[in-house]
Amino acid sequence: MKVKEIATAAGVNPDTVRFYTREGLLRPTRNPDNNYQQYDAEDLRRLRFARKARQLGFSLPEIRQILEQADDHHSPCPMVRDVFQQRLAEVEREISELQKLRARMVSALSTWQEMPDGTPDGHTICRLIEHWDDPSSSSCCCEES
Amino acid sequence: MKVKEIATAAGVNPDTVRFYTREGLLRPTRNPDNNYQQYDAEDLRRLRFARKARQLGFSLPEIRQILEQADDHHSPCPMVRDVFQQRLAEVEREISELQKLRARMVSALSTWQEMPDGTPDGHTICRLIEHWDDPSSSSCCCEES
DNA sequence: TTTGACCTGTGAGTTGGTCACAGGTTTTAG
DNA sequence: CTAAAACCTGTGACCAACTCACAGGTCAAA
Repeated sequence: MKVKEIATAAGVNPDTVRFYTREGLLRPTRNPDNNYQQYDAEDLRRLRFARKARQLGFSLPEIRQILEQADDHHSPCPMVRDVFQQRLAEVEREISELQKLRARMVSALSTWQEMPDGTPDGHTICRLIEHWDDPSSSSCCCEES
Repeated sequence: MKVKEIATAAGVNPDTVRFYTREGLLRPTRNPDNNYQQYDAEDLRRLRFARKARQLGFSLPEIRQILEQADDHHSPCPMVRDVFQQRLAEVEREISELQKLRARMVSALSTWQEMPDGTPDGHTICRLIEHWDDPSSSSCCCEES
């Protein structure tokens, strides 16, 4: 298979295929006649695998590591389970961060309903934002190690 | 104020101050003696404003635009309200995306509890991921314009 | 006077691709 | 058979919002 063929088969941009190849996730051979990359069914499997893993939040280095373990005939599954747990925790953290942000935004919006638009007077840029209370900056501190 | 002073006053990295200055958000004067940047109270206001706006999800170009409007003595508030609404919608979309991802991850985890770790056999890299059902790739289609 | 802390500008690194460019190859149509 | 379209190649820039490193200049205190 040539670049565009494998890309189409996996539903990705040909440039993504080239990129993954540069990154060592795919290992095509070369056609000596024209120097084109030649991908096989195994590469397609790796590419599809990589895409699924990306959707699950794995990073490219992690995916490369998984593929390398599989190449060495070691089961990558224990590592996958491990990284996956971390990713899940991370996703949950992101969700709660975003929910906090959302709550702050909603409350800001309701506050703003009562505030008039002001013309900048040299002391104030936009009261809407300047008078917004940031809970994290006031009493957050102490990155002590 | 010199770079480190204003940075400390606003609780940011001095490099962020330099970066914002390069980006045109801050407009310090120069000390002709030593070519140092000189920031004043107005810059500090702008910097604090920019940080608050960043936490609310505004991009640097948006913030620059707001500041420019204020410099021109136009109230940036209508624009702020507008961009803010969009950002809120975006945050809500991100939240629901992440929640969907989380649901998929949790269900994958419970499925995996019953699956053994397999050794790669040339057909399978990691069943955990390969047998993960991706709801978005199966029947998604049709970016018709 | 000599440290050490600060300043300057520039450039690279982060993540995961995407796009542009210039030149070579292959396929398709006329 | 030929010409154009579609593909291939590698290299390098670009996105966001910083952060860090480097080399050389300035300034304060000991």
